[in-house]
Amino acid sequence: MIKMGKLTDYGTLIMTYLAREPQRLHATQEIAGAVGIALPTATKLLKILTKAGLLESQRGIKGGYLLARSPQSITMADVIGALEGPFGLTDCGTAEKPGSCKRETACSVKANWQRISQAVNDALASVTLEEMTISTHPIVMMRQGATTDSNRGVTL
Amino acid sequence: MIKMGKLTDYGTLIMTYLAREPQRLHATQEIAGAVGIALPTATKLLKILTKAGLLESQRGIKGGYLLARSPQSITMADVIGALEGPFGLTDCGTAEKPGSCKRETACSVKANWQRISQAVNDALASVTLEEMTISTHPIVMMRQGATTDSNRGVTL
DNA sequence: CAATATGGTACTATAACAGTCCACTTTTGC
DNA sequence: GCAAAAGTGGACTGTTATAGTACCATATTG
Repeated sequence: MIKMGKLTDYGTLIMTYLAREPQRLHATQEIAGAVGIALPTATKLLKILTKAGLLESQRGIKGGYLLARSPQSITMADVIGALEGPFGLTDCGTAEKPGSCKRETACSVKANWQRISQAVNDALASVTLEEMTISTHPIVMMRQGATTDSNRGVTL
Repeated sequence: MIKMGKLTDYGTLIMTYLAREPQRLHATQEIAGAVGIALPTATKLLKILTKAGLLESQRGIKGGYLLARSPQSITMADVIGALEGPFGLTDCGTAEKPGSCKRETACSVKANWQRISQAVNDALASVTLEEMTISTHPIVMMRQGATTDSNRGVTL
């Protein structure tokens, strides 16, 4: 339902890879090879992540990248936010559109949208990079049979 | 960060509008006017929602649309799923790409992605259409193994 | 100063999306 | 029956965003 760009996925792989050796400097070429993406693409992503403050870089020969903070303190919300920009489930949540929101009906919906967005954000913020490196980590997201009969099996 | 199309937002407005009078038949023209979108666009959305089984339609003059189920039993996951298609946070979650997932590194990440996606889905599935019509309803998000009533979760 | 690495910017082809339109079918009412 | 009104299905198009790439500038090491 909600779509996310490939670059964001790649970025996640990069961040996870770096999280396994947080102290060492990793060159772009090494990262690209390890993650399995083209070098220009890795270059682009590393620039973005650095600019967002998630990575620190060292220039010159022997340069490279490493995490700016500890893997425990970086969440998926940070990574996704850096790569996808500010969360806007729709224009309604971010900016005021005069035409579409002319009723109080729409406004009550808008308020609820913001709550939902917050919920999604919280879900993403609750997973750290460190947890992403562990395959069997203790974050238990149970399939609660939540709320309705109509839980059509979403392949998230 | 995560983006959602305008049509999904419009669709939400439509569903919410219909949820206010679940028994009455609503013509496309009426809906388009009430929500504030163009008639062809409303037509398109209503077709999609009907095909997804969320709405029922009556043809002929005096025809229109109404909710196929009660507002309590329709969740935002249903609506968004109908309009945006199956959730794929990335290709990794839906299909196997031979090139990108050649390491077990990537695979552990993949498993975590699915958990995150599940969390997002649960967040969306926990909000019903009925709640969307109410402006000051305390939506309580459940996370971390909570079942339907034991919500020690994030209160939105 | 030369080699190597990051930094910044701009560009292009592709794909997805929003929005619209047309021909067809179904129902109501005269 | 026939005409009007309303949903059904499909296709089409302009616009926008994305992915991916290339180029040049800057910094660091030896």
